[in-house]
Amino acid sequence: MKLATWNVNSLAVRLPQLLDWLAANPVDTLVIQETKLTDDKFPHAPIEAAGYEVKWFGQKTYNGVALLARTPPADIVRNIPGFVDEQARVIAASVGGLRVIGAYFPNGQEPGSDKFAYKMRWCDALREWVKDELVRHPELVLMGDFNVAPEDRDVHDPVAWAGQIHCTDEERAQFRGLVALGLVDAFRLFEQPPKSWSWWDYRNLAFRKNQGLRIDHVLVSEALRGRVRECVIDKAPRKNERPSDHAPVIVTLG
DNA sequence: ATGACTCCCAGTGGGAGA
Repeated sequence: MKLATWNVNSLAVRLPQLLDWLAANPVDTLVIQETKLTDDKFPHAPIEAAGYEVKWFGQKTYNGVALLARTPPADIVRNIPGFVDEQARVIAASVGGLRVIGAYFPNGQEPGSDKFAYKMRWCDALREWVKDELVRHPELVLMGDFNVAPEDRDVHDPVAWAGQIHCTDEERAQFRGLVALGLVDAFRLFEQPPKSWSWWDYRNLAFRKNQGLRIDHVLVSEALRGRVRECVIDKAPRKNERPSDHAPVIVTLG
């Protein structure tokens, strides 16, 4: 069984690439972020025609998430229960015996800003909710665009990025707080190529120079640790014409 | 170098992303 996450940076622009990618990578479940579409504009028909059931939760211009699954997703949750939020950032469902949570963490913009404070509140609320979800659903996968580079080895230039957004102590502590609930960074269960990133800036030829960050993650619950066979970042779509700035991350469970 | 690119909504510029 394969699950994946991909920040598509506008589904309106990236839909053809998404369909191509699914044809080449027929994963069982995919969560996407930054659809940037209101719900009435979500292109469910071509996704369904590709063999997926899809649940979506969007808004105008920013954010927006969706969950695609080959088997019917059940018990859908949109955003963090009990956390009042104008922004569409979370979609969760039970698929194939797993609880799957797709999340688009706030960017945070700059340490000390209002947006950074929102990121911290949002992460606190997510953690409290995931803690409860793990009680109800021990076999759980939390994946998405975390907007956090957990360690210096997840940053192409740790000196330049020190203390910058995605790399602050506070954000890394939030990541560790999620892990402390009983989650495992699936990517780090395996030996990986050095300089593995999931995002490259559009500017400055960053992809060609492989200057990026690993900020898209798949966390699996401890109950699933023994089933994880592989976790890879698929750089191929980043080589497309008009690519998303993020690459998909794929996890294989036995 | 407080940049660089891309997307969006707007409307011939500016915010946001990361």
